[in-house]
Order: sequence, then C-alpha cells, then structure tokens
Amino acid sequence: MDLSERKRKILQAIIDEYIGTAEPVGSRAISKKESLGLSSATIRNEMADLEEMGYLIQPHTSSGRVPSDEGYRFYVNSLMQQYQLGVEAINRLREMMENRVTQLEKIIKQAGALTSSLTEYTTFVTTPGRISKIKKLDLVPVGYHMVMLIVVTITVSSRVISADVTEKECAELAKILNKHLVNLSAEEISFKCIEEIQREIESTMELPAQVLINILNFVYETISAMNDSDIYINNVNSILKYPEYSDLSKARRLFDFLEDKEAVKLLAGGDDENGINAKIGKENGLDILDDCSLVTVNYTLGDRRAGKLGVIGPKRMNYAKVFASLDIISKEIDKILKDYL
Amino acid sequence: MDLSERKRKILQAIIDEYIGTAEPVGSRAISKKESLGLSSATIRNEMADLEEMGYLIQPHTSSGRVPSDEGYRFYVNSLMQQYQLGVEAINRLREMMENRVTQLEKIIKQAGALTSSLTEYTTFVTTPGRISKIKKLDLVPVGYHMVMLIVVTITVSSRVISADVTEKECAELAKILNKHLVNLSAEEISFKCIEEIQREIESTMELPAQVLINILNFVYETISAMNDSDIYINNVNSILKYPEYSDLSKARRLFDFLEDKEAVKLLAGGDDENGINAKIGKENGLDILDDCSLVTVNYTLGDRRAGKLGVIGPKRMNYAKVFASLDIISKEIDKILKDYL
DNA sequence: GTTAGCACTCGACCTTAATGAGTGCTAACA
DNA sequence: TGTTAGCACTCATTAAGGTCGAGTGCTAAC
Repeated sequence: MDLSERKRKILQAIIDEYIGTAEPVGSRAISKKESLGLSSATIRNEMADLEEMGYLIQPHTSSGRVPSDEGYRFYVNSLMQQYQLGVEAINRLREMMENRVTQLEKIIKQAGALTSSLTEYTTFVTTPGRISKIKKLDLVPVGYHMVMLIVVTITVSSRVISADVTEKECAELAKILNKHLVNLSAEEISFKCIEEIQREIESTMELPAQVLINILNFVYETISAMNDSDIYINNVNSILKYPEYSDLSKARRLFDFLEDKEAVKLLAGGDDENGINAKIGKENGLDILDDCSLVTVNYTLGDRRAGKLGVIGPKRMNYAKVFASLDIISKEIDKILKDYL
Repeated sequence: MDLSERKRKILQAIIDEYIGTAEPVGSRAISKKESLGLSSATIRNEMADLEEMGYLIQPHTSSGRVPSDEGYRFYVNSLMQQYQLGVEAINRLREMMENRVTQLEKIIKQAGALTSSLTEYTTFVTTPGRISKIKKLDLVPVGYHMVMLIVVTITVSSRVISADVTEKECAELAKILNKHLVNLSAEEISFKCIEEIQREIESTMELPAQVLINILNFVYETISAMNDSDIYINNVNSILKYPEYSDLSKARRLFDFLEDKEAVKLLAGGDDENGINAKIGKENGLDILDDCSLVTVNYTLGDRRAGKLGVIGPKRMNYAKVFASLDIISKEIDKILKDYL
C-alpha cells in the first residue's frame, strides 16, 4: 500500500497540525502551508483518498479530518521527523543523572521524573525486579531499646526493631549474621543456615529469640521484595491539559486506572523487542487507553533487560519528541548502570 | 450571638445535608427529616433568620441555602457530632502502623496515606526537620570500581561512588571516618576535623583525594538535607470527585498549586496551637483555597513538635470524620515515635 | 407561634434558528 | 490529465426564546 510523495506530505502535514491543535484539520489549513503549493480543492481530493485508505477519519461529514490509529502508525513508522533535543535540555539531563552517582532506585525514579519534565506527558518507570543477594548487614542502636537493622543488597533498606542490645553486642551480632548470610539470596536462606546462626549466637551472647526472628524476617522480606519490580508514575495531572480529556468523567477513569499501580505494571509488563516501541490507541488492547498512546523503552542493567521507561499521552502526542527523549534517557540509564553489577 | 436550640438544630441539619449532597438545601428537605416536626414554612422563617445572621447564603433568590464560611465555623466549633471510626478501620490502622516498626520516613509517609484512605480527601504530611547527627558510616564495594557509602542518622541514606577500593580498604576507611565523624552534626564538621581525617588516611592507605571529597560531600549533604523537612502529598485526584471542582480549569489551578510542594509546605508551616486546627475557606488567606478547608494536626517526636499532618478538601468536607481520623492517626504517630529519640 | 396557600423568581433544560467551517462534486482551465 | 474555482450541502456550535419546577417570601387562617 504505497503512498505517493504528495500524499505522504499531506498526511504528515495533517498529523503535525493535529498534534498541535487537537482540532480536526481542514483542507484550507493545509493548502495555506506554502510548502506544497496546492489549492484546498486538490488537498480535499487527496484527503478523500487518504480517508478511503484508512489513514484519516472524518468525525462527521462536514468537518475536517483526524488521523486514525493507522494514520498515526504510518506517521510513527515512516513520516515522523527526527526531533533534536535542545542542547540545554541534554546538558541539564546529563548533569542531573551523571554528575551524582546516586542509589539505584533514585536513578530510576529520577529518570522517570526527567522524562516527564522533558515531554510533559505522564511517564512511568519500573525498577529492575531481580534476584538480589545480601551484600552486608549492619546493626546500629537508636533511641531507647531500639536497634536499626540495615540490609545492603543492590540498594539499602533499613528497619528499626525493638531490642535491648548494647552497641558492643550489636557489632558482635552483626558479625555473626554477616558471616552466615552474606552472598545468599532469599531462597538460599535455609533452615539449616538459621539453626547455625542460632547456635553461634547462643554460644556467644544473650539474645531473646524474638529479636533474632524479627531480624531474619526483615532480611528475608527485604531481599524477597527486591524480586518484585516496583513502579513509579509521574505527572499524572498532565492529562487535564489535553482537550481530549476535557470530559471530567473520562479523565477520572484514566486517573483511576493510573492510580492502580498493579494495572500499570501489567501494562508495562509486555516483553517487547529492543528499542523504542509505540502502541497507538486500540493497539493497547485496553478500552481505557483507546485514546492514548503508550511509548516505551527497555533499559538494561549489565546486559540483562532490567526495567521499562514509558510515556502515556494522548494519541496525538508529539511522537518525535517523545522518541528522542526516551532514546536519550534510556541510553543514559544504561550508561550509568553499566558498572552496577 | 446566641442561637436558639431550634436554630442550631436546623443549621446543623442544613450543613449535614449540604455536606452530603453539595446542592443548596431547601426548606422542604429539612422539614421532611422527621426529627424536628416542623413544616417547611416554619423552617423557611428560621432559615431567613439564619441567613440574616450570616450563617447561610442564598446563591440566588429562589434557591435553597448554602452554609457560609461563618456557618461552617459555627458548625465546627459547636454543632458537629463526634464521629466514631469503625472498629475495623481502627484495627487496620493499628495493624499497619504498629505492627512493624519501620523507618521514620516510612511511618510518616504511611500516616499520610492512611489518612487519605480513611477520609478520602487529599492529605499532606511533613517530615520532621531536625538537626541530625551521624550515627554511623559504612562503605561496601559494589560492582566494579564502585563503593556504596551508607550514612546512618535517624534514618539511612546511601550513595554509590566510583572508587577503586578493596573490601579491606573499605573497612579500614570506614573505621577512620567513623572515629572522626560519629556524633557530629552538619555544622560540627570543621575544616580541622577534615584535615585530621585526611592525615590519618594518608598515613595508613592510598586513596585519591577526589574519593574522600566525594564521600565527605555526600555525608555533609545527607545530614544537611535532614534539616529541611520534606512533604508528602496524597490522593490529589480526589479533587476530581467533588462537584465544586467540576470546572476543569478550577480543578487544574488547584492541582497545579498542590503540585508545588514548596507552596504546600509553606501552607503547612503555620505554627498553630496544639490539637486539631481547621481553616475554612477564606480563613486560609489564599484565593485558590477559597472553596477549600484545611484541617491540620501537629505530631510530636519525643516532646518537640515535629511535623504536621493535614487534610485538604472541599469546604463541605465531613469535618467530624476528618477530625476523628486526624486525632487517632496523630496519636498513633506520637506513640510510635515516642522512643525514637 | 405555626402552617397552608399562593404569587413570584430564577436556574436548568429543551427547542429552534442562525452561523460558518468544511465538505463533495462538477465544470472549466492549463 | 491533473488542478482549481465555484456552488450546494452538511452539521457542530452558539445564541435566543420558552417551559418547567424547585424553592422562596408573604399573608391570612388556625
């Protein structure tokens, strides 16, 4: 189904226009763009053809045309102009991400926030769900009868546990725990291993059984939780900016959907091929998202696919800009995470 | 300005009704409530009086009445019925907060989320800004040429720094840092102190100057950042549920305001007296919040006032429920944080 | 002091008409 | 043969007028 050069140009002009205005595009508007010196009548003929081919839709007989899902698809695949991010944008981005090697989760979160500030659409980002191993444990007394348990895996978690333990005992206890638990994953903490810890503790110090149980519970929880990927969603409000969601109840339905992290996680779950991937309107297979497009990219940790960064916006989103933003940010993430085991 | 018992009852009935429906309340609706067997005509006379006294407003001559700010104020001060939280709600709450002594920030965040799930309004909660001291430092190698620096204060922060250091060197370095830095606050890290660290490190191991700078930077940043209180905002979407914000542009203005954490922080800043505090409509002194009420409560850490928990909702919010929720949650926070130094 | 009744008000909603942006089609032109 | 001017037609949008009904204030009777 080849399109003449002229049809391509017209289709592109229509979609570009529609992305900007969100209003059905009329033939006159296109003919006035001097770039292709054609009269509105000619444009009309071409538009009729494009509609017949399925790339355009006429909301009603006497209105301008609106791109169909197929129209957007064609645009994304073949028409779209490369978008060049501004130098300042890129620099700001580099600065925010590169300059400070922060903690894994913060990098991920940051990446999501950056994408939304760059594109001004709603974004989400999933953290890498992975089998994590204990790198180190630590115990620090805080307040009265309290100790803070710190578990270092690929990131750091902590919890305060009530236990009446001196600083010295903390150090002793931490040493024992480290000896037995370092480099184990959740599954590898066997009953035998726990027994050994218990025996060793009993032989060196006094410790209520409950405290040890609490500690091991938290350690287990922490490294198990790391297996589940988490998701951060940004800039949901931006939805209210788009005229396609000027219907409040429609906006609320989308809001409620985006509120539900599990649902969005599921949406992000599809294990697509490499590179940037766009799903337009009905391609998402979810009624609520019929008027949305979803553009995603996988980022990698080491060389495993780790998580996904995505943009949710109106179907008439600025694809070029979104593609460019996702491209650069995902590459930055990859670069930063490269050494991160 | 005393009100007769009958006027009080009528005013209360009107506000209760309006809180539920958000529609101007007519005399017939009130007279049909069997509790006070009066005809609509009588109610009308009383309503006219209440309007004259400033407690009610008539949007236009032939519509029902709506409470004025003064009406709400009177309701909150003298009329409102005690609201009793359901047993399951309280239990769920206890369970979520008490059972697991988690990290400070998580407790605070949790409290905000709980309040919003209980009241179904937008809530915010500020973390305690406080002078924090270093409790412990730790260094753990991760990946290649990377170490994770962990700073324990009242909570735990971490950052990955690129540095080519073995596990043994990490331990050595951590020991030195701990010796000099533990128990210091941001201001107390003097140049002299840093010099001493530098000297001791030079005498025992090889370490590029930049690495030490990075480490100290992060330590400093971390304990400084703790001085600034943070704020978490929950359930902003709930705004879309209220008919008073069915005007999209109005909703968006409020959204944008709530987006701006600094602005909300400022709003939360007022150092009010103890107990629960309500600001109704114009009492907030902010145009955007003219149609909102803000109910806040301070929570304490030890016995210092530490942070604030608040609810933002429409003026016709369910004050009784909000008061009850804030009361119980702030008390739970106090209880949990009591031992937290 | 309370209530029934009645005339009146005014927003909400529906209907109708006018407007104009945009179309498809035809015929003339290059 | 492709392009364009012109014209009749369509239909969403907006404004204007009309009806409806919820709710009021006031008066007179209880």
